[in-house]
Parts: sequence; structure tokens; C-alpha cells
Amino acid sequence: MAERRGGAAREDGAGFELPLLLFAGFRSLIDELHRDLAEQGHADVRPAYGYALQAVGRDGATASEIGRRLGVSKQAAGKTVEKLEGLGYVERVDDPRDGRRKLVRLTARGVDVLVRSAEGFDRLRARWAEALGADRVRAMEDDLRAMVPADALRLDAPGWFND
Amino acid sequence: MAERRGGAAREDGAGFELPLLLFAGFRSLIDELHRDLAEQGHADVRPAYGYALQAVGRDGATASEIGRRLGVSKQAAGKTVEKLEGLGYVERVDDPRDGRRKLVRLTARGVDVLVRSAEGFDRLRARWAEALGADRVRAMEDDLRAMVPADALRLDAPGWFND
DNA sequence: CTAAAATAGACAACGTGATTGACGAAAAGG
DNA sequence: CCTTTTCGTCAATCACGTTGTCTATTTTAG
Repeated sequence: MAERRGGAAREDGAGFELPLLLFAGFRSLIDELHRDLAEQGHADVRPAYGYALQAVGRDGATASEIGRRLGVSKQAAGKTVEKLEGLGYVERVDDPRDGRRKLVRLTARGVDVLVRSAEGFDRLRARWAEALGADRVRAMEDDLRAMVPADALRLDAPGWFND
Repeated sequence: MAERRGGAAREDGAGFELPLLLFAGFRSLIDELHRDLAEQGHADVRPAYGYALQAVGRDGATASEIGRRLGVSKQAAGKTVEKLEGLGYVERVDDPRDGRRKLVRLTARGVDVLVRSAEGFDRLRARWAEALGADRVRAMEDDLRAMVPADALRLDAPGWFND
């Protein structure tokens, strides 16, 4: 505890603030990204859809696989895919080699969201790096990576993001 | 999502990792806290309840007030209070000075959860400080505070935490 | 003082997103 | 082959939130 006196002697923030801050950070990034996306012609992308699209991936995937990647039931994944299909972000085609499977694939519009999301997130991260310093952002990421159990990287919670 | 772009982000993690890490950090803290609480006789506390109890506060509050603090409708707050009452964490008493109001107050059990939660969060934060260094944790908190709009500190999203 | 406005709480209907359970069709394996 | 898995879907249910409506009560204005 190399604590300097003169202001720094104050007690650290209460422990309960940390999760709050982490969540608020997450939340504000997501919110800003979707504000950007809305301006770029993707007003109907809900935050959860973005991650679902990511789970589809460039090579496509089945609903069951998407559910596994997202950590939700295949039924839930199926419903999400249905919505995504209705919005024109994915298409479903029968797998000619396996009569059970229906491959979900990104449409051009779906790829566009993904590309714009990636750009948006990069832009947001760059803004943080500009405000805080690139090293601080990198440190934050490193520290979080260190403290977060590997399996917690999953996006398995259901409906956190609701704008 | 992660396009290799020569320009902006060098070998830094792709921008989309930051929100993921923030969420995973939040999530793992919440999960661990509730694991601890479960071991301490509070297995039925859902994450959302903890924050609702905090909104009640030591002095008690009305359902409407709780709703305001949590950023949800008074009806939603009322339902939560009902559950909390059923679990024995709060009690509702008529306000003798205002026939419309019913004051929600923490029971001893409710106070106990709050105390144990605060202790648990402090313990968790201490563990992070031990692993990362106190200064790094403090830096993370400071940086997040700097980037997060003041109004984003609210816990107003509905169902993110589901264990 | 009384009429109007605001507030508290409750009830109902509904929306969203998840879950479990069941089932038929297709594939895989002993 | 016949049994076990797996895929997709239907249906019922749950959790948690929303808006709208209604009554009782308090506050505020005229």
C-alpha cells in the first residue's frame, strides 16, 4: 500500500462501485455504438442482435450452434434467428448434406452491420484511448482479462441491453 | 467483426473486446458475490434484488421512490417489493401521516443481506487489488468514472443479471 | 373552504426474451 | 438394423418490464 498522503489517503471507493462502473462502461459503449448504427441505416439492430450476428459468423452456423456459442437454448437461438431473418440480416438455407440442418448465413446487410459494428467499436475504443491514454485503456483490458474467468467472456445473459 | 486495419488500432485488441471485458468483469463480480451470499444463507437473493434493497435504504422508501431510484416504473418497483416482502427482506407499513403511502422498510434479514453484500464487494475488490495492484484498480475506477456519463450509473436495465 | 391537480399504490393486459418439455425427421454408430 | 443423437420446431411457462386505468388521499389554487 504505497499510499501518498494529501488526498490520496482517502479510502478507496466502496467495493460495490466497481461492478457499477464496469456495467456503466459496458452500457455506455453499447448505447453509443447503437446510436451510431442507427445513424448508418441500422436503426432496427438491437444490441442482442449484434452479438447474435457475430455468433453466426462469416461461415454461417446452425441455430443450435448459435445457441451454444451464445450460451442460450437452441429454441431461444431459433427465435432470434427468426427475427434476424425478418429484418434481412440473415437467411436460412437447407443443408443439402444433412436434412436436419438449416444453415443460417449472413446477408450482405448482415455483413454490413458487422463491419460497421467493428468500426464503431474501434472508433469508441480510440476515443477512450484519446481521453485516457492508450496505455490506460490497454491496462484496463489486460487487467480485466486477468481477473475474468475464461468462461465469463460469454454473452450468455439474456436481456441486459434494452435501449 | 475484427477487421485487420492497418491504420488506427495497431496490435491493440479489437475494439469490440472492451465492452465484452467490461461486461465479463461486471458479471463475474456479481456472480461471485451471489455465490458468497448463497453460502451465507441468502441463496434466494437474485442480483436485481440486491440493488433493489439498496434502493430501499436504511430509512425505508415508498415503492414509487424506489422505482425512481432504480429508474423503473413504480409498478415494476411495486412488484419487486412484493417479492422482497415474500422473501422476508422488507416489510411494508402504512404511513400514518399519509394515507396513500406505504413505507417499505428493510427487515433485519434485509439489513443482513446489505451488510454482507457490502462486505462481499469490498472483499472482491480487495482481491482484485491484490492481484492487479491497488493503483491499477483505482486507475480502472477513475478511468471508468471519467468515460461514463453521469446518468449511466443507473441500474435501469431490466434483466441482465440472471444467474 | 372547496374544487382541481398531483401523488401513491394496485390491477390488468401486454411485450420480450429466456426456459423446459415433447416430438418428428434425419444422421450416426454399435 | 435398430438404438442413440442431433436438429429444428411447437407449446406452455416464467421473469421482468411496460403502459393504461382506477381509487384513495394529499396538496394546491382560486
